[in-house]
Amino acid sequence: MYRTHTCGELRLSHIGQQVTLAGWVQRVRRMGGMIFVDLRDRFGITQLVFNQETNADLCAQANELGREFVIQVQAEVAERSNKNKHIPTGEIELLVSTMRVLNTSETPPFTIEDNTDGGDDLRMKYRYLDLRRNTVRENMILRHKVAFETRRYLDQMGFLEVETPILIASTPEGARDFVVPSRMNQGQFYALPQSPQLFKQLLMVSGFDKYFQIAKCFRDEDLRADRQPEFTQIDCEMSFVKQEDVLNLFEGMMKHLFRFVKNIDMTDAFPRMTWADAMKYYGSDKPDIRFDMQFVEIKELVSGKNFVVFDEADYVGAICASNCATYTRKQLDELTDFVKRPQIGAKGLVYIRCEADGTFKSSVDKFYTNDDLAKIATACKAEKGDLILILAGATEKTQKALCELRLEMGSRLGLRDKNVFAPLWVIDFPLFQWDEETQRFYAMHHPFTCPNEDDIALLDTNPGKVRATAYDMVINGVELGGGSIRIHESALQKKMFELLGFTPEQAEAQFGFLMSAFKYGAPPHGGLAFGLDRLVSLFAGLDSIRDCIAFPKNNSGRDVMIDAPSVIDNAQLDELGLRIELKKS
RNA sequence: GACUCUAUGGUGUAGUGGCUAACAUACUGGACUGUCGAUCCAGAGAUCGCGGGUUCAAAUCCCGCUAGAGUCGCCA
Repeated sequence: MYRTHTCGELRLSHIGQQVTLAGWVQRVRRMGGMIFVDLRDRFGITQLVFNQETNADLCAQANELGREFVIQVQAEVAERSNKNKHIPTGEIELLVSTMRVLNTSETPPFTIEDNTDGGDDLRMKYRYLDLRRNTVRENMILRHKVAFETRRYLDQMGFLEVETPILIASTPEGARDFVVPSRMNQGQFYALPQSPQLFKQLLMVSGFDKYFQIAKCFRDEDLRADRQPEFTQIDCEMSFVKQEDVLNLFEGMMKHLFRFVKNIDMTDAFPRMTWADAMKYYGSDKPDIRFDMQFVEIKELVSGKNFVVFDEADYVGAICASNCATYTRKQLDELTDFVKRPQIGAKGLVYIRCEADGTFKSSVDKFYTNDDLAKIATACKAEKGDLILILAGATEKTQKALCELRLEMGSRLGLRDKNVFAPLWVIDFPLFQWDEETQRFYAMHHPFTCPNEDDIALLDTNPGKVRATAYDMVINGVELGGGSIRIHESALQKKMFELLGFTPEQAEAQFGFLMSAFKYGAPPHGGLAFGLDRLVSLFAGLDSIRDCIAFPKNNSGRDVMIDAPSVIDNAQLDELGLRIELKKS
């Protein structure tokens, strides 16, 4: 045994005991005749004391210690004369009798402290050192708690955790697959799963009734702060359920997690919003409802006044920012620049200031009378002192831009508090979305999503209007999870494939095993999946999911610590029957 | 595929055409017996990401490249 206690557990009650501790040297404070050493492990920090008068040799030995040395000490627990109220072990210290250096350390490239001096790049390269820091470790502990409480809740609810394979076959729909060459089947490739979707449906056919898995998923697409090439889903599926059953059970799971991980009681039912309303009022299928500022469509009100921009626009939408009438020209210009950035793509921004004296000042005074502006203000429920911001253009694009503007205003006004959590379900997603480029429908969720039974007739007449039994859970504008009730009848599934432009042969080749399985008594079933990384980063108040992943990849999908991906040698390529031909860039 | 931003001692920053490139921290040596972000003194440490150009003069301006961060496209 290297130790009898951890560095976080000794208290006044241990005084007089002989203990052995092991850990890392956090800091050495040399006082001349005395040396204080902070000894650190995952559990905390304990102060060691060396005194020249008591043991000069040992004190000389302690004088040689450097940052991050790994040492073991035998010592007596003593009460401190000067107590440190800032740390849990601050009332005691260890009078060291023997010390052994288990390992020395080079000076770390950045300081292992809460406020490290290291930049992001360097911390990623030395991630194993970064993980020694409290802040990073706490994120990992939080992640552990979320995973643990997820298992506890789902186990209580009768779910079985089942592992599904990582080496599977490529499918054409959805994201780009990561592929793995097969040595034993030359010229053929496995794909890594984008999710365990098909397997969890097969488990329902197998009668498992309630399945879950905390599963690694892989998508070969460009990355973002909230997107990694490999990520973790809490993947769930249930038999003999309708949408309502799924929503209730997983709303329960989220409340359980808030209760036991964040110590927050969410008693109210999560609001539900149709996809159509989410788009209409927030311009997004993942609205941040921590604050209001809903869209108001004012096309009718502003047309026919010779303002050509509004007259020619398909859509004119407004939001009302409370108490912002005092915005200066500079601030309004900033907002205009914000919406005109190529990523947002609005042509311009129209504002109406609702002045304190009841008059209006706008950038389109030339075209609108005070009465006209008053009508707009009424429609927007604007009061004296408010600022109305208006965007116009093609419907979808403008809604999207207005959504960004709304979020920007929410941030500026401090309405997006990380400690406030506003969950909701977005329901009634469309089953299909039309793709102009390829001139065909794509499944908005995936091809196994069951249409809303009220809309089945529309499948033949107007597929674009068919609603799906699909749902997303959204918290604070983050899509945390989503799912659907699945098709469990071969006939309907066949029809879906037809509508998606699959020939029967293609459908058979890609999903034949699922179609076959459905011939042997598939139960009605449905489920969903949550993004564990996003959930943890939301709980931790992080801006990037990287900070809650032990060993994440960078923007371009590289692991800068182990330097992956990397080239492989020719012998390996030969074995696989592969030859490299680099694309000329 | 596109856009924006960034790159200066080990580390984090300052330096917007003209000095010996500044500061903090970490590091090394010294002083110090109650520190706990110890303090004090001294020291070492940078061809300013790479390549080219403009200029009497470039860390600074221009072009290209590389790397990183964020975003759009993409992500059923």
